[in-house]
Amino acid sequence: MKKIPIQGRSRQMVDALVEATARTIAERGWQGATTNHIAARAGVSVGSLYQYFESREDLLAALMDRERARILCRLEEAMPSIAGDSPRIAIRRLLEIAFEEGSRDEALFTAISSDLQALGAAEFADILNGYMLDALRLILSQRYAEFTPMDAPTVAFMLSNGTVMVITRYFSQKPKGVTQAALLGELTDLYSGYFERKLRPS
Amino acid sequence: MKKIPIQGRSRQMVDALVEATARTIAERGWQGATTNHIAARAGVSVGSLYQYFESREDLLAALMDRERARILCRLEEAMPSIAGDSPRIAIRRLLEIAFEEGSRDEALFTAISSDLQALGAAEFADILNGYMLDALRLILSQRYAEFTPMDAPTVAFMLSNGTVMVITRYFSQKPKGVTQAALLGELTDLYSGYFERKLRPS
DNA sequence: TCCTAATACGAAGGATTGCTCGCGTTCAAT
DNA sequence: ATTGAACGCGAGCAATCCTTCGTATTAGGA
Repeated sequence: MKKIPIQGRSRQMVDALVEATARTIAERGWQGATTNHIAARAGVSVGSLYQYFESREDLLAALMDRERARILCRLEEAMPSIAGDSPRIAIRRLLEIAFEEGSRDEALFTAISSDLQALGAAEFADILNGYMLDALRLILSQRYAEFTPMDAPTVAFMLSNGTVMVITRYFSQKPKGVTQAALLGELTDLYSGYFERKLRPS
Repeated sequence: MKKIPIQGRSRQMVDALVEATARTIAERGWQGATTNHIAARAGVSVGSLYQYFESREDLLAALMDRERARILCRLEEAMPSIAGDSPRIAIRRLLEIAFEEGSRDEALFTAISSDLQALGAAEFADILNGYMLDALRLILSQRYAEFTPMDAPTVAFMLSNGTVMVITRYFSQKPKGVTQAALLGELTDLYSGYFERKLRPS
C-alpha cells in the first residue's frame, strides 16, 4: 500500500479495487488479471489504482491479507466449540469448515490455489499449518498423556497440506463419481482412524 | 509438433530443446521460461525451435509427455512386485516411489506442480488417479470380498491427490522439523491404518 | 561433384502489459 | 467563497515476448 486513503471515497475505491481483484482473478486467473481489467471492473482508472497500490503484486497481497484474516477469524471462533468434542467429531467439524470455505467462492479459491503457489501462498500455508498444530493439541489435550509419541510438526504438515490440497482439487476438478459428502466422510474416516490407532497402539 | 525431424541432427535438437525446457522451467518457472531462454540453453536459435514446435505451449506438452511416460513406466514395472505384499508394505513401496520421483529433479517437480495446474496437469492427475485405483484393487484383491463397501473413486481421488500434493509441498517448502523419513512413516501409518480399519469394520 | 531438400539462423514485426505523468476535479478547513 | 491538498483520470512510454520470414548453411543421394 503506497498511500493511506484519507477521504471516504478513496477508502471505498480501495475496497472496490481489492474486490475487483478477487473477481478478476476468479475469472481469468492471476496471470490474466491485468491492471486495466481490475481497474475497469472496479470502475476506476489505472492511475487511481497506482495511487494506493505500489504494484500489481501489492494488489494481490492486499487480497490475500483480506482472505487470510477472514479464514483465521473463522477458525478462531470455531475452536472453542470443538474443544470438548471427541476427536472424530472435532475432525469432522474442521473438515466441514474447510469445505464451506472452499465453496464460498469456488472460482477464487481454485485460482488462488493453482496460480499463487509462489506469491504469499507459502506464508498462508504456514499459518494454516500452525493452526492445525494448535487444533491437534486442543483435540487431543485430554488424552494427550496416553498418546503414542509422535512427530507433531510432521503430522500437522501432512494433515493441513493434504486436506487443503484434496479439497482444492475437488473444487477445481469436479471429478466424476466423487461427491462432497462422500469425500467428507472418507476424509473423516481417514483422519479419525489414524488418531484412534495412535491413541491405542497395538 | 509441427514437423517431424528426419535427419539425425534435428532429432538431437528436438531432444535438446525438450531438455532445455525442463532445465529452464526448473530455474525460472513456466512463466519465466521464454522461448529465447529455452533456445539459447539448447544452443539453437528460436527460428529452429519454431520449425519443430508449433508454439511455446507445444514445447511444454512435449515435456509433459516425456515425464508422464517415464512415471507411468515406473509405476507399471513396480506393480507386479507389490502385488503379493501386505497392504502396509505395498503402500510404503508406492510412497517410496513417489518420494524418489519427487527428489529426482526437485526444482522441475516443484515448478511443474505449482505453475502448470492449468496446462495438462489435470490430465496428468487423472492418469495418476486411475493408477491409484488400479493399485488399490490390486493391493486389496485378496481380501476384497470382506472389505467394507467403499466408494472407490472417492477413495482413489483422496489418496492420489492428497499424497502427490503433500509430497509436492514437502519438496517446495522444505518445512522445518519435517524430514522425508518421518513424513514417509506417518503417511504409511495414515493410509495403512485407514485400510486396516476398513478391512475389520467395528 | 552437384543439387535439392532439410536444417539452422536471428533480426524485426506485432501485440500485450505494467506503470508514469501531467492535468483537471472534488473535498474540507478557514 | 477561497484555497490548498487530496483525489481521479487515461493516453502514452518503455519493456517484454511470441512468432514469422527471408536468407544462409548443411546433409546425402545421384
